[in-house]
Amino acid sequence: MSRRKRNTGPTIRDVAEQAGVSIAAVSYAFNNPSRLSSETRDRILQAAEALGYRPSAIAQSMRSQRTYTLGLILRSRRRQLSDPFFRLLVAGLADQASLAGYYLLLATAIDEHHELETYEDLVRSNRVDGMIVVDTRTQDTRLDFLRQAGFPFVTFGRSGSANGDHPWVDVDGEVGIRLAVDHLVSRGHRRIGFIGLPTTLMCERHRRAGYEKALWAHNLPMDPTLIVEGEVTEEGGHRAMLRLLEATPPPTAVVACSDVMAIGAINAAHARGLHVPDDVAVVGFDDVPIAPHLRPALTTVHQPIYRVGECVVDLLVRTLEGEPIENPHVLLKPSLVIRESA
Amino acid sequence: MSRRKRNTGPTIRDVAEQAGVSIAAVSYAFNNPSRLSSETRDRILQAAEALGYRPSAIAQSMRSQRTYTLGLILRSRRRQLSDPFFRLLVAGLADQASLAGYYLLLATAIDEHHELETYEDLVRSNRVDGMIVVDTRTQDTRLDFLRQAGFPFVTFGRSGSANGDHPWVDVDGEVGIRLAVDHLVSRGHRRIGFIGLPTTLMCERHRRAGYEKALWAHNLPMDPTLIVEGEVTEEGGHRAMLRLLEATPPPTAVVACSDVMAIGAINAAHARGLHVPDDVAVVGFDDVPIAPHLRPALTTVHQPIYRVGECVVDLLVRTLEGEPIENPHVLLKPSLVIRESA
DNA sequence: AACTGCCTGTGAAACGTTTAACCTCCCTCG
DNA sequence: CGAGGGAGGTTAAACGTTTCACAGGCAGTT
Repeated sequence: MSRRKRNTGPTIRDVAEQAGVSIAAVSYAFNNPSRLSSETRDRILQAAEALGYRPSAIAQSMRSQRTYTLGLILRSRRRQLSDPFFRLLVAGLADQASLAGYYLLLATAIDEHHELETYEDLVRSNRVDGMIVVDTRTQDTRLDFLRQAGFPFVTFGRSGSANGDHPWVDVDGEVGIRLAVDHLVSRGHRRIGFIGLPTTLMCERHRRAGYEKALWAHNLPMDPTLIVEGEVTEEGGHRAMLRLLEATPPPTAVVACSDVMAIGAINAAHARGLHVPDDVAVVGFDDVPIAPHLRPALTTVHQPIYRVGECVVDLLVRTLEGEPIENPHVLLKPSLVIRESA
Repeated sequence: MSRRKRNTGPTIRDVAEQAGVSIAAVSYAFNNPSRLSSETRDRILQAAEALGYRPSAIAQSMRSQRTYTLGLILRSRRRQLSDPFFRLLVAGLADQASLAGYYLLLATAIDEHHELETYEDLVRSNRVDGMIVVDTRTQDTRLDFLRQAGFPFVTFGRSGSANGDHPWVDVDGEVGIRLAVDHLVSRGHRRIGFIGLPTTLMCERHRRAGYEKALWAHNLPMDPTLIVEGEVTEEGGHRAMLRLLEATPPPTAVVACSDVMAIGAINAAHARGLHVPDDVAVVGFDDVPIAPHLRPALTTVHQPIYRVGECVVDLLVRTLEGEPIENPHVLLKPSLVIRESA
């Protein structure tokens, strides 16, 4: 437990000494070069180079009260979104952050009971300049906290409560499901099942609305036995599909709100001796990287997830830099990718 | 571009004032409670609570020269490891870090040409206490840099160069492939193909060795036309399989060094009208979460990837805390999960 | 009564930057 | 020739902690 100090590298003082100038001069050499004569500046930069000096980000943060770091909190273990999704989202976030000169700080909430505590820690300890919140919920205490603390944040997903609107990025789930249902109807399907996400998630609300409106638009009856929800896992999709197949008559097509659930649904159909798509068609949602390589290749609603990551960071960074934001609400359009499963 | 300061919360000074004590007393109240009388301590803690005070991590880092942050650098966009893998690794890393009171700082190298630069930035700017390096390579300049800079780091994967050994965690790829080949041989296969990873990766070296030793142990001939390598993608596996099937006679079984490649290989076999596993058996490597739900369900070598994350962080944190490390080299055992594809 | 030591509190330095304010030349211009 | 001003440098304060050194009071011990 000795918690020894890091053997720190050269400081601004070392460079100053080496170059025979004051530390202020060194600082200017980096941040305001024109302030110095070219000879002094070169001498300083040369000394810095020789010593391998780089300003301490900590000290800079201390002075400027800015960390150039964005916070992202995950729920431990439990999948936040479907797995392959996550990689792409993080890639989008991190790439855009890098581009803007920011870093990403990752934390996990030990258990979901302590989730809010983790947010408080990160925010109050001044470790990050802004927060990224993914996977918004209908009653979202995280958002309430951040709002009340006056802390900058951007969400992936719209917020449930209307009060105090914040910047967000979302993919239009209503349109996405609508595309799926339209396609199925155009192929002659009249009984279309719906495998939804947990109702605590905001995106479920929009997708469900998309489903209902689509049925209505096509003059199809709404049958409650054709609507089930489940966990966002293969098993969840599997169970949901089994329940749907018990309906009388069973659906000839099913829309699942996530690709992993769609995979489970397809497996469940197979287990019942049904062929996909001939006996029952299945459409997924997400377009995870593996989707084209499944058998049958998954017909699914594509989410531009990398782009979402980029937009979220872009919005957050602009907020932090005090730039005016023309449009704080970005609603990206999904698209239907037709493959074999429907 | 106004880069305004954050409106910071209450500082230690505010609390001191509120409680009518010196700032030193406030600090003691948190870090060395027995140093104070219980009345004063309670008064201070109460004041702190009332103000919503939390010590600034930045200021603490400034003083202690410790950030309690671990760095992780990804290659932009390009998959670092196969996708579903990544989520589990990050979960292991982040969870264990959380448990030890550390955070994870994520950065991406804009392009791989600037990869080393990103390492230098992170390390020299004092932003992190230690680095996590995944996916070690045979000639690894990242490791050379960290070693030479005297910066603490732990790798996932062994190092190529013998000089200066560092703590690492790895999964025994040699044993893993050995398990796969043993299983195939026990099912009567005599011509077994090998789909390898890019040779720049250290893990490829071990897996290849496992393949060769296994053949030798079973008195099977080594046929160079049965060994191909490819990119770690479905397409890479697809192409590799097509090449293998051109061998005369073609292999009756194939070991792929990653699950996504195995999926590609299976699809390629299907495209050639071959049935898996009857015409050609396929074994993967990784045991990604989706593996059991594929058709055919993937027989594969399981890597305890979450555990790897935990171990890496554990090792790194102990190094940073100056604890003696009994065994700095952790070699985890993989296991074969037999499903349908072989 | 004086010394010792503990208990509880305060003062101040230090961590490494940035930047406002200031100081000194030296040049220019009325 | 003196005032004004820019160019090029330095000094010092400030950011928010932690912790060492010190001080006063009080109790117990010679």
